Amino acid sequence: MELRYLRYFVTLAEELNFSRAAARLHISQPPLTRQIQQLEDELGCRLFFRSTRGVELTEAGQSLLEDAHRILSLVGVAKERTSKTGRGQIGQLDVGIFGSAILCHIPRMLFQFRTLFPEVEITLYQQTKAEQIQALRERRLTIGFNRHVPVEPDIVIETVFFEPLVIALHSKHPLARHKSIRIAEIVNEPLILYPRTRPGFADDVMALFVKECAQPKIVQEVTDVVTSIALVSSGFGICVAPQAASNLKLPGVVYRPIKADPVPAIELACLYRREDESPILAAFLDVARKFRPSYGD
Amino acid sequence: MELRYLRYFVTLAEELNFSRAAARLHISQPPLTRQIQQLEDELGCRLFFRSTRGVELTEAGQSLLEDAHRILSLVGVAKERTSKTGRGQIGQLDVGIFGSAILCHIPRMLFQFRTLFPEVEITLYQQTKAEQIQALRERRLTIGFNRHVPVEPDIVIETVFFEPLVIALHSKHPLARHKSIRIAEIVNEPLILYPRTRPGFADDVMALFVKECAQPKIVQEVTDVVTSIALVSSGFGICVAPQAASNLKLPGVVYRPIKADPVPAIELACLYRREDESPILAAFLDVARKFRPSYGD
DNA sequence: ATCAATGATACCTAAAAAGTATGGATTGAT
DNA sequence: ATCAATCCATACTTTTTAGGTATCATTGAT
Repeated sequence: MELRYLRYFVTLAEELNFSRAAARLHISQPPLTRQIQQLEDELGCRLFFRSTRGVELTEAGQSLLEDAHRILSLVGVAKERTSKTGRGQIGQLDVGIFGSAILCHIPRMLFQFRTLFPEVEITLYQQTKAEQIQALRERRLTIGFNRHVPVEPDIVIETVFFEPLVIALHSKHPLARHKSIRIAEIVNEPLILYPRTRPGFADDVMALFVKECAQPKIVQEVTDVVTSIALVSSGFGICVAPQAASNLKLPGVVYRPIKADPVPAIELACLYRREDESPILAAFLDVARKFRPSYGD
Repeated sequence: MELRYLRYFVTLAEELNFSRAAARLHISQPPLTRQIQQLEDELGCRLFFRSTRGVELTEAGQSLLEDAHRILSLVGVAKERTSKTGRGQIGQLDVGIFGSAILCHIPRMLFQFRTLFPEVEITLYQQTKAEQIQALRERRLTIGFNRHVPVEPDIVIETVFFEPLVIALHSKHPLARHKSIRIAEIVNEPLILYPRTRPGFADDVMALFVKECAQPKIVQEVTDVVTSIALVSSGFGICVAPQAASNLKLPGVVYRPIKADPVPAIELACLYRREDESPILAAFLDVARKFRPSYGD
C-alpha cells in the first residue's frame, strides 16, 4: 500500500470519472485505471462499480474513502508538525532562572521568543547554579541563566550581556541628591550584601571595594535581591545591585548609577549542553544573542 | 510523501543503524540511506543525527515517529476494514419482516448469519409488503421477507423455502384426537382467517377449501397470526396457519398437520433490489439459500 | 597504528509508473 | 437505425524511481 493509491482513489471517488480524475492528477487516464486496479487487487475487493457513464463507489469503496481522508490529512499534519519541530517552532523550552534576572531581562526575552515561536511551550524553573547544571545534564532544562558559572566541559557558558551595577539607597540619604555616586563615596556606608552563596554576585561587590582599597561595612547578609532592597527601604543601609533591580520599586528606595569609567557591570550568562542540537535551543539562542537590555526610568 | 518512506523511517528509528534496518527491510543499506535523505529533503529537516556509531533521532524525528506509527497503523486498519466490507463482513443489514416468519425462521436465519458475520449490524423492521418494496427502493432495507409478493421489475423475489400448513384447533375439539386432519374434515368448522390484507395468506387458505368444492365458514377475520391463535385458544374456531405458528403455545391450542399429498404449503420469499451488489446482501442470501426450516415438537 | 564498523557516494540494474495508441461497449441524438 | 461521443480497458513503449554492487571516508576500539 502506498499513499499514491489513496490519493488517486480519493480523487477518483470525488470525480467519479477516470478521465476527469486523471486530468486533476496530471496523469493520463490509463495509468489511473491501472493504479486503481492494483489497489483493488491489493485489497481483494472492488472499490468502484464501472459503467459506460462513469463509476460509482462500492460499499468497500465508501469505507475506504473515509479512512483515506483521515490518513491523508494525518499525513499532512505529520509533515507540517515534523517540519515545524525541525525549525524549532514546536516543542518544549525549559528555562532555568535565578534571582534578579527574572525582574526584567528573562521575561522580556521570553516574550520576544513567544512572539516568534508561539507554539513552543515555555516552562520556567527557579534554580540555583548547581541545580541548573544538573538539570541541563539530565535534559530537564534546555537553557539556564546565571552568573559566575563554573566552567564545565559539557556545558557552554555564553555571555548574554553585561549589566551595569547601581547603588540602591534611601531617598533621605544625603547621597540620594547626587545623580551618580562613586564607590569611594560609599566605602563607609552600612552595606547590605547578597547572595549568601559563594562564589556569586557578592564577590563582585566586594571586589569593587577592594579596588578602592576599602573594607565594606557589611551590616546584613541576605539571600536575595528583594530582601536586600526591602532592607534599604527600611533604612538598614545601602546596597549594590544589578540595574535590573531598579525595576523593584519599594517605598523610599532610589537607585543611582555608579560614577566610574568603565561603569562596573556584571555578566549575565546562559548555559546549555554543548551537544544540544535542539532547534528550539538554537532558535532561543538567536533571540537571546540579539537581546539588548533596556530598563525602566 | 509515500508510505514507504514512513516504513523505512520507522524501522531505522527502531534499529538506529542503517545496515541492520536495511536488513530487516530486505533491502541493502545504500537505498535506505537515500530514501531517508529524500524524506529529510522533503520535510526540510534532519530526522537523525548520524555518527560512525549509528544514528539517533532528532526532535523532529521523534515527532515524526509518533505520527508515522499512527499513520501506519491507521493504514492497516483501513485495509482490513475495506477488505472486510468488500467481503460483507462489516456493515449494516436492514431486514424487513412480517407476521409469522418472525416466530421462528427469521430469527434462526439471523442467528446463523450473525455467527458467520459478527461485525455486521442487523436491524429488523416490521413492515407490510408495500412498505418493504418502498423501503428496498429507497435503500432503507437490504432485504425483505414476505409472501405473495407482486412482481416488480427492479425487485428480485426469491423463494427461500416452502412451509407446510397446519391446522390449529382446540384440544377439546373431536378432531384433536386425530394425528393429522384432511381439509375435507374441516370444511364445515368455524374458521378464523387472517390477514385482512389481500392478496395474502388468507387467499391460500381459501384456495384449499375451493379445491374441496367447499365454502369456508369464516367466523372471524383478524390481522395477524397471534390474534388468530388466541381466538382458537378461546374456542372461537379453528385456523389454518403456517407451521411456524406451531411455536406459539397458547392454552388449549394444538396443531395438527394436514393430511394430503402433497401437503399444502406456502412460499416464504425474500425480496431485494435487482441491482444491489452489496456483499452483505450476497452473504446473507448465501445463508438464506442454505437455510432449511426446522420446527419444535 | 591498525582494523572493524558505520554511513555516504558513484554507478549500474531492475521495477514500476506514466505516456501513446487503440479497442469495445453503451448511450444519445439525428 | 445509424453514427458520434463518451467512458473504461488493454497493449505496448518510455520515463522515472527504487534497489543493488562496489567502494570510500570517518571514527572508535584494540
